[in-house]
Amino acid sequence: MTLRLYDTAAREVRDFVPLVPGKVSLYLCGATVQAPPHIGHIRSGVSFDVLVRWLKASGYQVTFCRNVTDIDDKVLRVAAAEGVAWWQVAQRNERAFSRAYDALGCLPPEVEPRATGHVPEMIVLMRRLIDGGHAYAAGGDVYFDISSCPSYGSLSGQRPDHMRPAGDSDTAGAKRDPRDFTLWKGAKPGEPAWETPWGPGRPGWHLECSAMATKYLGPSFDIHGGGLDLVFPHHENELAQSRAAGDGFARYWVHNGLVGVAGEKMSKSLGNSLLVDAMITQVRPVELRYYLGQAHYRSPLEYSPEALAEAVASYRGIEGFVIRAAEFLRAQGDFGVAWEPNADQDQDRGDLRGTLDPADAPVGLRDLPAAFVAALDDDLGVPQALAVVHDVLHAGNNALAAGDTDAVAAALASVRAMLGVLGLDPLAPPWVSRAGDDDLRGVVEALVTMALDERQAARDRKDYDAADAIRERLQAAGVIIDDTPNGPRIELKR
RNA sequence: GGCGGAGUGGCCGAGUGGCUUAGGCAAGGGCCUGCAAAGCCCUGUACGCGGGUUCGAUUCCCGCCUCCGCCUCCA
Repeated sequence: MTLRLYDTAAREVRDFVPLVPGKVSLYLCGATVQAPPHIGHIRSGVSFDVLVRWLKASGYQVTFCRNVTDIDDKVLRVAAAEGVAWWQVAQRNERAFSRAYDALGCLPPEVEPRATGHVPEMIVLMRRLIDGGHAYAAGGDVYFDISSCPSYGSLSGQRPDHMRPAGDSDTAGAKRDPRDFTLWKGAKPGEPAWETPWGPGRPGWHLECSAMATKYLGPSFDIHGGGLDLVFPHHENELAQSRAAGDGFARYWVHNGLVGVAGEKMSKSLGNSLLVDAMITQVRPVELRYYLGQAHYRSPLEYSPEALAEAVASYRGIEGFVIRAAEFLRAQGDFGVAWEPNADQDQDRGDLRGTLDPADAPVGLRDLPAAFVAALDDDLGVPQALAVVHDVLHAGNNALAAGDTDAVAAALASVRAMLGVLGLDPLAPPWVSRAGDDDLRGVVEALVTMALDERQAARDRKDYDAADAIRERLQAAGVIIDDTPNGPRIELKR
């Protein structure tokens, strides 16, 4: 069984064979920190987080590099409009992206390089390109000569003779061909600048990614990812410049589908963004992650409040089983179902660990249903994988009803292992709350317990009006009572 | 104008030349419950339009319509 991935360059699903057996190098175009992240950005983060988790569960050692483009035209424009330094804008938005990635449970990358920290590498790359006759300096800028690259357009399927001339009016005069793209932008008065042999300036968007990807992953690496909107020109240009410089560059190109709203692509320039910060005040972060992750990563996703609500309902069903099963097993006293994660868990695989395994081993393929493995191996078929989750969950609910401890334990372990791969296990970090995060918890628990006792007394004397009044008051306060054969259990509504 | 993607039951969302025609959400009926909730059981026969190929197409081919993305900053 091998992982197969859709490769944009090949336009088909291909067997994934890493450059170095057992290892995977992955570069993802991350944030351009000109604004805070919206759900389209974070869908990309979640999509590739699932890929990373799946690669790790499959036994690969993954080197994941996700860059930050911390300078570009828009950052400068925003800074000018606000009357603050460019780096204030960049840092503020970079922090917002970090918060969003963390909130949605995306594992941190091995390295997260910033463009402005890699100017020396870019100068070296430009030197190679100029020496090789693929680039030229003109008017303070440095351009890539697309006529020097016969394969230009192969990634996106664009043919240069069909392309509209680039409309960058302020540089059009200096270019030999209007379709040549900018490697380096000469500084204009008042703009931040770094020194180069061709004069002071700042990085072009495409150059920085090539420089950083090859610095951390090598001249040839396995997977380059990003949103579908980056295929042209950004990835096309990266590929052209790196190949022209003699690097093998990415061997697989993986692109996630975009999130649309009301029939339009969510775009920074349109200003119709659904910001992550705002979204997670309406639904829990894990629910937002489920919504963004439940569709296939290459499908277009049309945002609507109704679709989000459906995803929330669906996830709550899954979560409900996990919690009830864990409570059941804990009451049986047979298994040490972990409610609180180990604080010092290994970061890479901490949330993939099955808690029912005494050895606390990381989840591997052998712990997962074959159908689940097959689904994810087939170009990350998360929708089919979720169908498997529901199958096992269904069996688990039946086991729960029958009081079959072994079957409940098996189903719970299986469901949690699968959810872990998807970053959705409710009992794993970051979704489970850390111990001691709420000093009031003990007080609240005592009060709720008293209320429950009072309700039970009312029920015992068949005073259902009084019992229901207590239930309603608790419910209004967000405490949901669920009468089970083993007595009432409570659940906190968010 | 060029390149690429998509149109599936009330909704979200897989998939396939016929055979057991995912899964979820919502809905209706039932079981359970003091009543609920949750869970369980049952029900619903869909593939944009028009041709063609075929014994048979939602699935293949041709044409058309609609929508989306890229060709300019964009995950």
